[in-house]
Amino acid sequence: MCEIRDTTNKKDDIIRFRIQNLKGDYKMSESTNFIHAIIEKDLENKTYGDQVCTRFPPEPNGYLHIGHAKSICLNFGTAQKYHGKCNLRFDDTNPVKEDVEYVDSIKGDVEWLGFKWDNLFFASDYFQKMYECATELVKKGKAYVCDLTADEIKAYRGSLTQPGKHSPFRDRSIAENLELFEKMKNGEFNDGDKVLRAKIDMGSPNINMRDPVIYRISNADHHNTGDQWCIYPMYDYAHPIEDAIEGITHSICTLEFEDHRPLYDWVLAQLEWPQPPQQIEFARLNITNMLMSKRYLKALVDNGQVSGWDDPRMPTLVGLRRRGYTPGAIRDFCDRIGVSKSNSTVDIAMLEHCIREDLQTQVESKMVVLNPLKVTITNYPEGQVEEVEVENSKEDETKGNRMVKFSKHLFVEQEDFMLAPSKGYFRLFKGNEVRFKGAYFLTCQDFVLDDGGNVVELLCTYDPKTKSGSGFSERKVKGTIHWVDGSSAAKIKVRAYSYLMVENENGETIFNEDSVKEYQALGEESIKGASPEDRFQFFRHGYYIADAFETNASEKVFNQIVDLKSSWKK
RNA sequence: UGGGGUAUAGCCAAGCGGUAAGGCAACGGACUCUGACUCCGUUAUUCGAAGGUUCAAAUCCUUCUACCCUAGCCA
Repeated sequence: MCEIRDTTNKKDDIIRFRIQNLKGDYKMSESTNFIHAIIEKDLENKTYGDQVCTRFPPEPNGYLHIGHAKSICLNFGTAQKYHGKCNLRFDDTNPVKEDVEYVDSIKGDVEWLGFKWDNLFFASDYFQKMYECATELVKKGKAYVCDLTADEIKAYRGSLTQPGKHSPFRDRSIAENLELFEKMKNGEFNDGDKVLRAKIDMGSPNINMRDPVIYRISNADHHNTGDQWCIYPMYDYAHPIEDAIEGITHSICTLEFEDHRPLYDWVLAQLEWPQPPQQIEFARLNITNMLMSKRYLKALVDNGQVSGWDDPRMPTLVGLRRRGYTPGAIRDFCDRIGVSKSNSTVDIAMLEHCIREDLQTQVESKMVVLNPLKVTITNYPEGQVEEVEVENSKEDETKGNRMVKFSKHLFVEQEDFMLAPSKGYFRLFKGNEVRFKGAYFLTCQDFVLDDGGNVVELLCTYDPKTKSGSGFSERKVKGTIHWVDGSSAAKIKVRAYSYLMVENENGETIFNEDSVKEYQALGEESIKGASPEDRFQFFRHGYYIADAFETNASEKVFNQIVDLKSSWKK
């Protein structure tokens, strides 16, 4: 029988990032769906006793993306909801595509999302059992060795509208099939010479039932079993057996496998498996401005259009992680989008809402000026520096306050000044008064232009009576803006992102050639203490994370996680 | 042209014969030392279409339409 190994999460699994689960322990949502309805009926009818067992079965041939997160949340979440079990199983039946690099990253991603598997299995653990089952099928006259080439099999299969034809090898004797299959296993043939096929119905309207190939020869090195095998089971044959061995009750997969379900059921029926698991299909995740195809993502990486699988713009879990998304936000997103059988495309605004909501109460805020514009306070003493008190979080008073340096020479955002203010603009313009966050009211008295007519400096006056916290209430200003002190400011690098994929005028989703904007920004002094993966709200801008790899003691690089919403339209 | 699926608001999505939940987005307004947050309000006389059954239909029946999946020795 199969050997079962490594049944617990290992502490020393490769974890490239410090795990920061801002939302704390996972709480299963109250939400329900059609799969839960099926399970509840099964529980009621005691179809599988009172057991619920699911699994997340990725093939270790690439990095996980947010579409996989939907499946992970569904499978693990469902098991939690019904006090059942959920396995992580690597569906590694095709050695030429798979690699340990991917099994390590997948384990890391599942853990990062906050789930713990009850068992960790490999489909390859069951190769011996699968071989025995195949032999049993042969003995029952339900499988045969076929010598047709791949092209011939294709031709014999018929088409969508034409039935298939019987293979000339279909009526080989059981004894001959047994002998041939064993020779296949023993490496007596070359790749492609022979296959084992299920004997079902070449006239079936369902093409999957037209004597599907269930074993092929592949003299390839397998990441788990090495050269132990040279025949490998096909998905349609292997998957039901994997599920059945593990005692899976509900085998949840995506819609494109609906047509394979009769074959899934057929395999277990021939093997007379008691209480066979049932396959249930749901619609895979699509999100606007995101492309989840593994092939396409790989092309982006290979072409150098992104920096790697963990580029902050990528929909991969490692990418989202580097971008600053929290596991809690992703889980919340998966809960909110629901589970159904209709193909749909979720608005990316939903995802953005989830990360804003998660970060809002968790993160401290800092003042950062992306495009600095010099401000001189003409009536403030040269050389004087005072410290003003600013709250770390408007949402959470327990986060306390910090002191921020204020002096005659400051910087504000270029966007916060207009030469000719448009209607409704209430930031800086000549003659207007605004509050500098945490400090004073300042009035813009004049501005300085360079030779090109660009505004290079603002000359302002401040009103000492208006200091924050003084209780001053004689007059109000509409605008409050952020600023940094000129002499103590930290030079930091900030990257803001727009969508990697955008829709063109024909409604096609295309690669956005210009999705990164880099700023040489100025941050308040305290940001010099930021560590890799620290998240902040940049006041009036959005949420940012110190890049995991590029931030160190001397250099600070921030990635924009998501901007703040704004109802200001110029 | 076979077979298998799916259609409820701009986007997700409940609903399972008793008179259209919720979220996101949008739009008003209140509040605001973040044009954020929060709060309050608005947004489907109608459920892909047309018939039928019923006192009553998004839900049942019939026909039709659109879209998705499917002819790997991939998963």
